[in-house]
Amino acid sequence: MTAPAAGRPEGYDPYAFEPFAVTVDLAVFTVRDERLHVLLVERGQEPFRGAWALPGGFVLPQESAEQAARRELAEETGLLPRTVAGLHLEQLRTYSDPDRDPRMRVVSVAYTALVPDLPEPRGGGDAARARWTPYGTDGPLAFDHERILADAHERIGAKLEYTCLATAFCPPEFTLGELRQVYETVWGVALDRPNFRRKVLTTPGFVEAVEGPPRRTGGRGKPAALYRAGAASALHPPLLRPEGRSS
Amino acid sequence: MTAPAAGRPEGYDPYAFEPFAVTVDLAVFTVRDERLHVLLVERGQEPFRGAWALPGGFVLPQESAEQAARRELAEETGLLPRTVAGLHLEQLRTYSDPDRDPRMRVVSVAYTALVPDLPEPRGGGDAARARWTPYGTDGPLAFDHERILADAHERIGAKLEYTCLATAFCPPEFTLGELRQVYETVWGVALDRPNFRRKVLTTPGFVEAVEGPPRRTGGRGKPAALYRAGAASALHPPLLRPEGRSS
DNA sequence: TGCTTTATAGTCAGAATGACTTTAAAGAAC
DNA sequence: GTTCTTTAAAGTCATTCTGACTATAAAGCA
Repeated sequence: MTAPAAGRPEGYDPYAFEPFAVTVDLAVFTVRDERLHVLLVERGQEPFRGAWALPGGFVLPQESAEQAARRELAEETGLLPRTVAGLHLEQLRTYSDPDRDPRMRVVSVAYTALVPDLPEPRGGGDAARARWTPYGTDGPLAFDHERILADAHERIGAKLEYTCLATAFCPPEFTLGELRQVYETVWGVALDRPNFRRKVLTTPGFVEAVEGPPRRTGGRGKPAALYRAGAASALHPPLLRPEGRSS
Repeated sequence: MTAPAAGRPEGYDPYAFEPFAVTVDLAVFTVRDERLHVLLVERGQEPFRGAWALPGGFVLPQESAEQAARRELAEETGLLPRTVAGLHLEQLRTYSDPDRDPRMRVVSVAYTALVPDLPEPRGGGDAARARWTPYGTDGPLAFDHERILADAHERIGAKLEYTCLATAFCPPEFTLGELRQVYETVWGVALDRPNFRRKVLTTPGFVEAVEGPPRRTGGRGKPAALYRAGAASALHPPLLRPEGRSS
């Protein structure tokens, strides 16, 4: 309105304005031991030294936010970049409150990643430690990461309804029981097994049966047939969670 | 990884890195003359001087991206800030390709706004001109705005399915025919009138009838009853568009 | 040899949807 | 003024989808 930056500045002098820092933050979810877990790192520096936070870091001058997110994810989890390249990574939203970082203006692009159960992370990079934490048991997180995490949880819960995203939580071959576990864990509800099975199998392209009917001895109970993720990405009609309302 | 900014930098010196500029871009939609229109501005400066672009501008040091988006929207449309405060504004996603602006590193947070049919904008601020353009007839836009606009269109199309968002396109009181027009215009399909009516009226909280049955003489045809937007924000079950697939 | 657990195959009623038909009430064409 | 066209609004009917259940099969465990 009145400040010089209200329009695109004449000369585009990169140093004419107080600079913004741009970071990425990652809400990485997995299903482990029938509970939803989030990847958290312990901060090694002030502010919030010793507090837990979402993994993340600065976007470098020559990379996009998504490239930065994948790089950080590889660093924090110790996964091979090749593996990280195949993971489901989705931009959540951007957090830009002027006071969200006490030191300077930091705008953060948040991403959500869904991964199958992975080995324990090796606190890489600048993070003191990294670990999988059951969702909900995380104490207060640094910065506005509590809010980001809540937004991410809401988003994946909603996306399970109308996309085939749930398979991203599963290993390459999985049983319908494992797939159902994903829904039950993220939504926090119990689903009727026969109905879930019917819905998944009658949705074209959601899953495809693995050929020579091998069976998995998960633990107790009758062995189950194995499936792979299908070619579809959307669910029509959607698989709505019980109780109606989203979020 | 190797660059100094891979982790949070020690001193947080705001000038230690090549600065990023942070902007907002707005995809503002309205339904006018049974067609979907987008608010575009003509660029008054290089690059892309004379080309059409989405309205937008820099985020000021003391405002959030959403505040910047509302400020820019008020400037470009000539609407009162009080009016703009009530409009539906939704963050779309952030575009951060390193080369999206030829001059410097610009990260842009895109927003989508849905407005009722508004008066012609008065090319305010730094934009040479501003106008409503039928969606699809916009020539090539500046920067990556073509892509942003396509993403925005896909997003609102999807949100019409499972939210009550369509009422944001309508004036405070509207007929079911006008509401159906919104769906048909955004989706580009014809909907069965009786079925649409049944769906809307049986969804609790989608719309509420205006009391003393006034009627609108839109043009030809039987006058229709008026409705207001209801209290609900989500649609359960959703109103799926014909043909299944999203986007 | 039973429990308990999980997979898998069905059944059945109610809800939701898609395709239509019909009547009513306006403006436009003649 | 009569007829045609357009839109609103009410209602029908068959199909599909879903939620709630029952039943059987195949494993591990006590």
